Amino acid sequence: MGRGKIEIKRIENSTNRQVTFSKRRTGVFKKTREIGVLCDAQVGVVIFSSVGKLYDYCSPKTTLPKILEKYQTNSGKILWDEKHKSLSAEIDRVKKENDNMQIELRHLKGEDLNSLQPMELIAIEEALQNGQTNLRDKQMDHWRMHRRNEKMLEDEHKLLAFRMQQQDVELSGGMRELELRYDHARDFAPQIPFTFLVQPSHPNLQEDK
Amino acid sequence: MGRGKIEIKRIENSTNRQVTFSKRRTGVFKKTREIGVLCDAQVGVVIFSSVGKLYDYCSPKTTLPKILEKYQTNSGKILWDEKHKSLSAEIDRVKKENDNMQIELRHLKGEDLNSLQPMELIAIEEALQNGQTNLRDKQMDHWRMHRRNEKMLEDEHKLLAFRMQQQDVELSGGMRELELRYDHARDFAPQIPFTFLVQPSHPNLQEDK
DNA sequence: AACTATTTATAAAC
DNA sequence: TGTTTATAAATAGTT
Repeated sequence: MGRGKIEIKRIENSTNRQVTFSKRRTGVFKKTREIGVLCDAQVGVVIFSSVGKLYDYCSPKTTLPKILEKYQTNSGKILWDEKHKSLSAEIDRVKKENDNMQIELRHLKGEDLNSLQPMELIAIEEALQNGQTNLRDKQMDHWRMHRRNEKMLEDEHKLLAFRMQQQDVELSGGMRELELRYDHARDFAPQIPFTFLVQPSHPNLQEDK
Repeated sequence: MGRGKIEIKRIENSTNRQVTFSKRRTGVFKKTREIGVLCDAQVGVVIFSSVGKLYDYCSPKTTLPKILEKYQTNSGKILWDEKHKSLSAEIDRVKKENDNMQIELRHLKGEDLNSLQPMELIAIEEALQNGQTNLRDKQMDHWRMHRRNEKMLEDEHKLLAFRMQQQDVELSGGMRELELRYDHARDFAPQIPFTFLVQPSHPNLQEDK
């Protein structure tokens, strides 16, 4: 279709090839658009020129990714790239790890033990025993710390009580003096500013943070 | 191009549409093949008919996956974005599950307990206790079964011993008789076929299988 | 699926 | 690249 018939083989003249590519590319896209419209089909075309330039066409109302997704499910061919494979492998790996831990957890909780041999049961028993030992140590630590805090609070309480008593004594002494003054010079009663600053002296001994 | 000109819009007559699809599909693939050969281009085409049937074409010397890989890097469009996202999400989900189990396992083994509150320690203690109870039950089952097997083997052993003794007695009785016969009629010693079939009478009582 | 009148695509030339 | 034009190719309607 043209001034002369041509053989379908690579056009050696580079300029000619480029021109033909341009014209035929337009033609191909026109045809694909037409078959899409006329026949209600979904079409996706990807063309790379001989110099590696990309041209693509896709039916309206859809996208190349959608078409290719559909292609994949429909053809069963695996289009996905290496990244997909590695992601899938990763999932499998982690899931397997998951399963193993699941089983171990169940065993430690005393579930699904029926299929195990006595030796395996003993191993689990040892693990439990070990866990309990470690746990008890930790609880002991907690308890000791708790006791220490209690002791410190108690000491502090005693100290505070002692100080209060002392101040009481001083205050009542002062009051007595005041009464005397009052008796002797009723009009010269002085202002005595007295402030108690009661604060925990070790505020970070509380358990929580 | 045909007996009459047609408007490029959806062909309503279903049969007609199907026929046109078939003809034009051939045409499109022919055109793509030609541009590929003439212009040394790489072409990939995917067509879905209105009833969802898949047709595809790809230049020789390559594959659709390769073309699409190239398309992806060249266009910057991520064809598999959705798939990637869902796979990545799946990985995250499973890994999180993994981490949680990892932590639970460590706790049950008495590790990484420092950050825990006393209440949490108590929960773990209970879990361990529970596991141990279940485990001990199971071990008790094993032990009981073992005892029972032992008992049975013992009984069997006794029975066998008893039978052996009995046979011994019979045998020696026979021998004595034989000796007597031999004394009285030395030339008529009879052949006494005697076979001991010693087999476990309960072969499936062994513990392993 | 084959035929064919006609439209359409395009090779060559500019 | 774009236009022109002669001609090959594609195909709509028909059988």
